[in-house]
Amino acid sequence: MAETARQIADDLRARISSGELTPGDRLPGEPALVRDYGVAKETARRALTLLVDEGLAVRRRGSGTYVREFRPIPRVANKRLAKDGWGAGKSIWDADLGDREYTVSDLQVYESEAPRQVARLLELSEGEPVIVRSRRYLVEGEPVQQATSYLPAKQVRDSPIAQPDPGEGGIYRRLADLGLEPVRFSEELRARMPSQEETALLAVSAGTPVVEICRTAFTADGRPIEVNQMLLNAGVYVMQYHLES
Amino acid sequence: MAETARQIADDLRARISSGELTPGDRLPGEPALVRDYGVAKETARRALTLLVDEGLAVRRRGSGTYVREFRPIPRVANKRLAKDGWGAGKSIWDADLGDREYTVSDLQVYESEAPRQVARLLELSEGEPVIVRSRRYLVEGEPVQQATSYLPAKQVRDSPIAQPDPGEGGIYRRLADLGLEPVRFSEELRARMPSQEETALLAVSAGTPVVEICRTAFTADGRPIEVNQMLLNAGVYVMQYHLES
DNA sequence: AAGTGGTCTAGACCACACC
DNA sequence: GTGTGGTCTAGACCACTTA
Repeated sequence: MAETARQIADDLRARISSGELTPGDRLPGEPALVRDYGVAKETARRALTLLVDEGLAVRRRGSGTYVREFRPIPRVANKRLAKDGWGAGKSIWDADLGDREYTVSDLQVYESEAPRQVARLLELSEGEPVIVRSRRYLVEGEPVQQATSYLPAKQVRDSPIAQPDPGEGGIYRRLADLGLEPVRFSEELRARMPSQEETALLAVSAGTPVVEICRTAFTADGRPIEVNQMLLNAGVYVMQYHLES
Repeated sequence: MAETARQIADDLRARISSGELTPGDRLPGEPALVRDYGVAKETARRALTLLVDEGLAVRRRGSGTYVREFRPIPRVANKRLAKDGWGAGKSIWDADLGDREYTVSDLQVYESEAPRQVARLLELSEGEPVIVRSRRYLVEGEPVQQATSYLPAKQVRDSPIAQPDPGEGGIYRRLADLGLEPVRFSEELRARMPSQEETALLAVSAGTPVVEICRTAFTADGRPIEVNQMLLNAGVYVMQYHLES
């Protein structure tokens, strides 16, 4: 009788990976497990919690617990290179935005002091002013990503970059207008579990990590011109990179 | 009285982010929480579980629950480009392998049939033979990564690539010897929670995701020559990419 | 209204760590 | 041995979903 919750979870996991239960299917509920395995409700609950924590199942209050579905959105880091010679877009997870579209929400643009980390990356002194552009991206009404850009205020303050709408082509086009076109990018990625606030911000379901990306953009002469900190709902994204050596 | 477990977790989380409790510190244990908050043991336990699931805390049986530490190892996707013009190795998470070293463990080399996904990426028919190279990487004795490479058997079967020790320079050097040098790479990343087996395989602690990477290597004429599927302990890695546009 | 998940209690027994 | 986490039970009450 030892490890009953784990045993039940193992059973259910086996039924999922065998294909008996497919994504979207309803799992046996807590009362059903209590009946079938003769355990206490809390034990049945713990079994389901294990699957939820693994990201295999999703709970819907009042309705049931379901096998999770995964239909990822591709995030292509370097679109320009992604043309051909890289398997022409072949993917293991058949990632596809399809007809879904990005919507920008909660856009905020303001001037502020550079946080310590950002100041270091931008080669600024601590507390130097930066233009901050923060926004959330939605797909089909669901928040999937939060992004905050930092640019040195002294260089972009008087440009459209400091305005909510930077105009056609976005801030990179405007940087080019200023002779500060970014041509090299450095990205750092880290995956972790979200905090409480982040869970709400990105509507992340239990058992789903987030991916934190910090991207620094450099001009042709190697000077950092923008730092972009992103937070992605990992249940929704596949990141793609194309590299040349 | 509502939401007691979450309340307690919030308190502890606040004490962590305020710096009162720093990485490595011992959190109040279950008995202490029972006493201080006047709750049942299971409730105190649930509070700590919330923090563990967020990756903020680690449990050590018989000892206590501790604030987690994060000292990441950098995984630089394109070392050759990483020289300069990219902030000279500046990093937000001060990732550093330091004097720690990689060890290879559980190396297995064998011929087998290509799994469906791999066959598609390698442009092989389903079931065509591939050379499989599977290994685990350890750092300071701890497993941090699992990697499995697939190469078309018809092209590499008679080379050192099919041997456990492919010799100086590794399999990429040997591919070059065969006129099949990989010059372009495509990587797909996904973060998720590990399965039971993966948790054991990589010694992942609770509340830590894994990162699944699928890398396809292409020769100069754009033909796929290797697929490498990796699984990283996300609590230990920071991924770095350098891109040119 | 019935069914499902969400939270909590008060007790039990076990396994492991540390002194 | 004492303290810590690990698992489980049997009951309670609540909130939400679905029909």
